[in-house]
Amino acid sequence: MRVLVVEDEQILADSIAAGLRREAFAVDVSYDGDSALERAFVNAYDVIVLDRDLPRIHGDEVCRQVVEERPATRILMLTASGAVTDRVHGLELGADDYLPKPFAFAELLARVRALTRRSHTPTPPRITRAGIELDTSRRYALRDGRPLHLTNKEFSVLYELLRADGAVVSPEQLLERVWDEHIDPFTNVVRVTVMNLRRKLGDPPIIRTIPEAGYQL
Amino acid sequence: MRVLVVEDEQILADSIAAGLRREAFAVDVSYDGDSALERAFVNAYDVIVLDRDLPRIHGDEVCRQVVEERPATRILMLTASGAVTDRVHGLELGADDYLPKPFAFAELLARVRALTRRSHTPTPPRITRAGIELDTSRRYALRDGRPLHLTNKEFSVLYELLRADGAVVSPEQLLERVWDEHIDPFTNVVRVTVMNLRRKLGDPPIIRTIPEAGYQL
DNA sequence: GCAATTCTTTACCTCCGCTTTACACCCCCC
DNA sequence: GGGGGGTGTAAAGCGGAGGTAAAGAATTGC
Repeated sequence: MRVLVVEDEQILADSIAAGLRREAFAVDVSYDGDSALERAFVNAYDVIVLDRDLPRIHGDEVCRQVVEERPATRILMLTASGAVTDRVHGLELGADDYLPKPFAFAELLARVRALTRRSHTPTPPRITRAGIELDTSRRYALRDGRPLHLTNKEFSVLYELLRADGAVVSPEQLLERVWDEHIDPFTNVVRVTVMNLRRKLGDPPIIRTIPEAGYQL
Repeated sequence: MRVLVVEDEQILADSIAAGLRREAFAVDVSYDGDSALERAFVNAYDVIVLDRDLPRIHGDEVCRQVVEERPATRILMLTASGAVTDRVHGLELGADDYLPKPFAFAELLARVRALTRRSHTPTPPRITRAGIELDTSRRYALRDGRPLHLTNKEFSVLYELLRADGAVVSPEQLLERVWDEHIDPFTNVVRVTVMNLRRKLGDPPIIRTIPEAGYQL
């Protein structure tokens, strides 16, 4: 799950990002509208957490352009003003949800999760398939009822494979969806992570490799 | 766009329904959880506006069952309590959005619209012909229901033959479509690959050779 | 601030699939 | 009947994609 946090107050931005990363999201951060737009056009984010009051380019404008260019990306607007009319205005611009400041992090998290459920491939918070049960909101995974102790990356990779619903997922796609923009594109973390995941998943093997194509449940 | 409004306060329920109908939604109304569930199971609603505080069956329970049974249906929860923990709880149950009472109708409308926006169903690229079923995204091929495990080249060749829809495909065309540009144009990989493919496909033979022309299903 | 866990890189190895080579076969034509 | 083009088949070598172990870097937790 790829998330972009756009907030000019750096401390707030970084703490939101850190909190989301702890929940296994792959998070990028922008402190202004320019770089936010640039990033949004380059990467296919699932959710953008967007502060409305940005210095140079206003959050509304960022929102408008992202909705235009990236209709699959969901937008959660943050704003200082809690007036109903503003909230309606934001939603009509194409934002998918709205959160007035100040907010509890738990609520931001809940709303980000709710938005991921509405992404172009709607994902319920709990997926059960092929003997695997995975709950993103509680962040646990079971294999045939036995709990698996997975790291964040392992959890996210498993999640993406489950979400693909039997389709083949390429290493590039996994890099794109599980890791953030700082990752070396020629790395082999994916191979290592899949290997560790396989080991923890145990027998019989669930993840199949399609050579030159990717992985599949 | 079909919407179900579930709200035990009849006056409120009816006025919401009227407002949505004015905006060209097709609206049904339930005043209790029982009939709400019944309707939700029979009809494929796009959105359910669901009051949390229902008399007999609680809104949470309705939500849970709808999410389970009708994952495509989006749920907008209405609730009297604005406490953060409650809001988070509702979202974790599978509701897609949350609106605390009291609310302006304009905001409810905006949120219903946000929920209905951009819902599309992807179509898997699958071909079925002559007893062969082939799915490129899941990368499997069946012959009369029996799975074939094919290598990449074999799979691609079979795919090209299926795609040709009975037309003759020349070895040159196969080289061009399945192999990359570095392949020796005088190779006989095609012959070998087709042979292995035939062997794996089993009897009766499906791939016919048209001399001097190419292959055909 | 140190220990533990997680993430990433590096290096190596294995195995499978691709490709080539070599040859047999068959049908057509002279 | 024999030569030749076109095709099918068997087998072997090789090359590279993927698996694995282990060490180093980064992050987290106490």
